[in-house]
Amino acid sequence: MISVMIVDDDPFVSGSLKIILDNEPDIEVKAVANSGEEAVKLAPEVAPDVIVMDIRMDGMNGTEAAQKILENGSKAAVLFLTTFLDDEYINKALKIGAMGYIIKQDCGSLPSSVRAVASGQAVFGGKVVEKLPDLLNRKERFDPSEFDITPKELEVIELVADGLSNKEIAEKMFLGEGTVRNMVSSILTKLDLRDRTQLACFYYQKMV
Amino acid sequence: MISVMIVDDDPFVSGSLKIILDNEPDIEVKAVANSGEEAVKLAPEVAPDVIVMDIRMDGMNGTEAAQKILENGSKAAVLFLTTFLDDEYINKALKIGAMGYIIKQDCGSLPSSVRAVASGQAVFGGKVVEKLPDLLNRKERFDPSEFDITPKELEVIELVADGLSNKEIAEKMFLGEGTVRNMVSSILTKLDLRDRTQLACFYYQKMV
DNA sequence: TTTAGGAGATGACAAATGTCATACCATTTG
DNA sequence: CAAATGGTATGACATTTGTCATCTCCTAAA
Repeated sequence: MISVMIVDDDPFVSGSLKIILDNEPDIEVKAVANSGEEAVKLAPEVAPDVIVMDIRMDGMNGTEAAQKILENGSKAAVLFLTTFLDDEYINKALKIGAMGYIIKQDCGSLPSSVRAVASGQAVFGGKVVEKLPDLLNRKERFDPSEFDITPKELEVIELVADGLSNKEIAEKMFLGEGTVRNMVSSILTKLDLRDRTQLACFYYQKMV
Repeated sequence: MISVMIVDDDPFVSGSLKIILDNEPDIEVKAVANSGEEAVKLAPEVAPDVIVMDIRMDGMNGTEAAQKILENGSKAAVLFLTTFLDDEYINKALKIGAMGYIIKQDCGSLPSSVRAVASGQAVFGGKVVEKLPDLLNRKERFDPSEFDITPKELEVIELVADGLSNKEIAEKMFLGEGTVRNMVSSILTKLDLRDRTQLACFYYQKMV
């Protein structure tokens, strides 16, 4: 039997969820909290296997509440329920170790999601997964040819982003230090940046 | 009724999986393929809801086969089964739009995972999810307290990594420019770095 | 062949940066 | 109360950095 706690600040939603889940023979809703704060309070005594929680709530939001609950030693698998696809929330949810993030709309799959989460698997709404690779692999957003960056300049950029000084870059590329300085200068102009530190930032934010 | 195709080049494994899944009342194993190539051939005629596929196979491996199958217009949800936790595979699986990636060991949860996947949710083994944040944003590998970095210094680090000059940081933090310079200097000493550019690199490589 | 243009280099210069010694002041601590 | 402490600030200094004008080669195009 899987014990569940539901957390949603909309009583209608939490009520509906309770009905849906209680209808399953192997799932039991042990508690319903109407706010993040209440959830934090209830979690230790209820000790549910799974917490189904709305991520957007007034007061303490879902991720904050979940973090608190997990910090307090709960072993519950947290399954976030959300109306929106918000990168920030997804990100945060993953970071604090949530076991699921699904869209309210397809709550028909809620029971099977709860079961999967309870058995240690992580569940994400299909739309959520589509976003993952974007977040994972945010390379190639920058096209060097767009800015007339030559291959040699690209090499310089990489070395700058490795923390090398002009002199070190010069040695590594068999050039004069002054030349490197000129190249850096020209790169900065092309990319509309001010100094090598900004160039390194640009590299990590746009190129890697 | 959920129709499933199993793909594994080890007949023992695919046989076991078939038994496990056929044992479920709402799941039916429609086909078993013993190689990636065979899976690609069978997929169109079988048209399963879910494909349970080993990711490491001789010849055409799991991701390649899945990619081919999906390119051919199959609407199957692909659920990868794997013995290992390989970053590269996880990455690739996500990229080609797999709906699941779970570890063979906990095949007890296979039926509920199949159901969740069939209903449009994505499923990942718990261990897999633990890796996601690492891949997503590899933060927290750095513990500021390890190096006596104060909160204020942390703020400076972030501003440096945003490409601000000392003067700009000073304005933003209501400090004197010289003070900021001293703080940067002390940060550099603590982290054993040479200049602000290296600090920005450090930030993006270890902290973000 | 002549020429235009690119890559590399120089030197000069101002600005920014990093280091250091020192000082001020409000706290905590003895 | 006095001393130690931590945060903030200065000034001086050496280096590094970014910009510019200019120069030399070398090559490819006219």
